[in-house]
Amino acid sequence: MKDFFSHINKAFENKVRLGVMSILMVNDWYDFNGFKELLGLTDGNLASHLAKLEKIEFITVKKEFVGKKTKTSYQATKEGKLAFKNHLQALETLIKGTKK
Amino acid sequence: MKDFFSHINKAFENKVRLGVMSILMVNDWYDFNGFKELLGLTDGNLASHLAKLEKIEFITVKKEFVGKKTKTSYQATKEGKLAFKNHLQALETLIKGTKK
DNA sequence: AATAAATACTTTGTACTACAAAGTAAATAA
DNA sequence: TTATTTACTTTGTAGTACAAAGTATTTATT
Repeated sequence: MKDFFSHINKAFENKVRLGVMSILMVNDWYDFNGFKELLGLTDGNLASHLAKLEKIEFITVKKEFVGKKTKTSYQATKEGKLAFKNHLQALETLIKGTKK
Repeated sequence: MKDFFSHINKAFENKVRLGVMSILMVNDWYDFNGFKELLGLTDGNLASHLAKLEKIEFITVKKEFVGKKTKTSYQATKEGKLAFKNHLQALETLIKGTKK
């Protein structure tokens, strides 16, 4: 693939990951159940997408007890935020700069 | 999937189709070889994505001779343009409207 | 003590997708 | 006649998305 796509990030081609990252751009921490409800996903599907974002270090995880219940929360990393911004920028460029 | 994603269009989750549609938003007609060069794709890959966009009626095809050579050109349909605009609008909303 | 419910997963299986590479057909050029 | 171009189609492989079911741990209910 070419220059044309150099900042279009494969990680953000999927709508679940796009949703997760969007949420984490404006919320410092967001928990598993929060994503699940807001995005309307099954546990497995959500978990697999979160795992992918974690693996490439675009998000980090925190586990804690709130009262007596477990809670797993996620935060975008610096690199994740940067990659997401670049992706959005690339989309804008793509849409605006292709007049022959 | 939820409301949250209602205008995120599966057709535009792929970067090739995103590129093709972006180009067709600002160029009335664009030909096969033009896409191939600009996007840096193999024939088969390009053809398959164009076929997908044609199947869902987001683009239309025109075949002609220019001099002695064949030329196949593509144009976005009204529905294609609308869907693409809605997709972009949805992305914007997604990115801006998720503060808890 | 036994059963049920919640949380945050993992595992499994299926259907679909992206892509390169090779093959095809029809026309033109050397 | 052989090579080249155009615009594909076919084939095969590796990867992806997703639901559903299963798991471990803890807490709540009977």
